[in-house]
Amino acid sequence: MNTFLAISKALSDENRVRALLAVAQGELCLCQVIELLRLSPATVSKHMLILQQAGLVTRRKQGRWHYYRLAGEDAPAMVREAIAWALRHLEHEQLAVTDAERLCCIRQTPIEELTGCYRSHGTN
Amino acid sequence: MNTFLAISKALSDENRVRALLAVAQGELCLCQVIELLRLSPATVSKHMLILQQAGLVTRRKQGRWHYYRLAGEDAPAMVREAIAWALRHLEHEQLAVTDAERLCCIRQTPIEELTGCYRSHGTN
DNA sequence: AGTACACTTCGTCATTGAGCGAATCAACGA
DNA sequence: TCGTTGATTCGCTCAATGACGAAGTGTACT
Repeated sequence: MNTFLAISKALSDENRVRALLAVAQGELCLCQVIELLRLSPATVSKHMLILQQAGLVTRRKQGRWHYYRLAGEDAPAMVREAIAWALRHLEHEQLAVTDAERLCCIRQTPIEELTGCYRSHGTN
Repeated sequence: MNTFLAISKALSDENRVRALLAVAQGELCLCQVIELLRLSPATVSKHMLILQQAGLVTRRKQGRWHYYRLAGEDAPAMVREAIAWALRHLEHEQLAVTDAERLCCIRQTPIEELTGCYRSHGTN
């Protein structure tokens, strides 16, 4: 039951769902998610932790960067089905589509140009 | 997205999930759910409203009683899949099993004996 | 009409959760 | 070893949520 509730809670916040959909497109480091959601690093870090504790995403550290990716086929059925459910019904949503477009740009931007989010938080 | 979030939020509270599982066993009137959860009528009423607004249950009024039942096959796919997901992974949970047992007793109890919950709230 | 009853709504309180800035941690480079 | 930098944790504020009792709504029965 606790696992179930953790998954439901994780999926009950719009920004977390956006992050999940983003990560579903491929591995992302935190600063890329920050750039996508335009929230503070502290907030995004917290959101990713909640997704992680629900088992929906996994984290990989590489040097200074923390990469997040969608939980894979080795995840429990409950998790895989929740992800499938979310993707199936949300990936064509307006917000998800525009996020996906922005993600393409973000992915093409050299990471060094994204890191400005830690100083001015205005991501321009 | 809003529908999705409404469903996720509805499923992110333990008492609401218990109510959903209970209603999945068959139609129940509010006082039966109150008896099951042992919460105040006001609280249970609110929970059922949230489940209803998420589309997970429907309500039928018959005289003084309000009967709740699980959303049927005519519900949107997103709703049906969420219900299926919850049932599949929770119906064998310890809490769900003991609730199901208690539900059998509650169903066999004449409704008049349940209605005491509106006065003393102690459900003995 | 009037009472009893099933339920909902209102007002309140305590807890949880999202958000931020500041401080801290951890890894790389000079 | 020191500064830089990506990310996390801490401390705080504010809004949302769950819980309750009390008051209100609507339906039956007499």
